[in-house]
Amino acid sequence: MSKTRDRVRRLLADELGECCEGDVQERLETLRALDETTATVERDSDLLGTLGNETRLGLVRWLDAAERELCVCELEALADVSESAVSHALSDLAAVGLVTREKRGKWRYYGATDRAAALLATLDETRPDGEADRMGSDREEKEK
Amino acid sequence: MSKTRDRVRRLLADELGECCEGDVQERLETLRALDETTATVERDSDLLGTLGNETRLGLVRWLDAAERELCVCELEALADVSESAVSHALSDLAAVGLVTREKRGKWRYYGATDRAAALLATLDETRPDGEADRMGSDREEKEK
DNA sequence: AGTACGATTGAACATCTGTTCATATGTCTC
DNA sequence: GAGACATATGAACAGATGTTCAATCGTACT
Repeated sequence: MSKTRDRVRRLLADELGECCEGDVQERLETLRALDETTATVERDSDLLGTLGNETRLGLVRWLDAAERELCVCELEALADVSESAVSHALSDLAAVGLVTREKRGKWRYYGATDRAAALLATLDETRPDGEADRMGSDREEKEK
Repeated sequence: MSKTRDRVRRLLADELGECCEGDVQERLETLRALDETTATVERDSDLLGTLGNETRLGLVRWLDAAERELCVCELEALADVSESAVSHALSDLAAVGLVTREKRGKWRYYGATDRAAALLATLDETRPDGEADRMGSDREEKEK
């Protein structure tokens, strides 16, 4: 990842400002550790972006909750968009590995992958209490 | 959620096609169980969509790996966009609860929230082996 | 007060996305 | 083969998104 190395160089070339006078060694460690991580960011953001849409997330939620494979005609009845849109959405989800697809006769059945299920579970497990109450309240931290 | 109830009605009004002749009772259960879930889809897709962007996911990765709060000037050096873009990105992330922000003197320090860390961990834990190898190979399942 | 600096905000604009409509593909039945 | 059905695909277009530039705000220092 030469891109990351460039960043490292840039970062170390900068004088250490007052905001972040922490030792260079620690910083170098952090940077090195992230070298591989950087490679995954593009792919992961693709996956998250695909899931980050009401139609597609809704479909995955249904598939995950159903605990069995559903065909497009079933999903279409649940979504608020056209059959074509559902098909497009499922294709996108399959492309990033969030759903499986299997053809059986005339129909094609879709199911949530383990990865999709794990992400949904994490969302549920970490959901802040009373999330609904905090809409738009952007309480700014006070200076200390 | 009257929206969901509408969907239920539509779904049950449909004759059960050959594709999905499974019993109505089970289906009703599933639907009822999803009643609350539906309410979270909009918010969750917002969060995922925010994280589903290279710039923003990259920032969260750095914050998570740093294991301490970083100020904008540090993050700017790591991102490939302008300081303004970093600021916009961090605002978006804070708005959906993926980063914390704290003002200290002239600087403002950002850190990854537990929720953000959990999502990153899930991504890492469920990463398919040799993910990089499977790019674009859309091996279609064969009929059975 | 004035200046410098870190960070945020708003406007503008090019690009990306998501949906629909129309058309195509594949499968089953007659 | 013809027709019906289930799903997929492509084009097109409105609306959303991400970045930059310019201006602004808040804090520290002299």
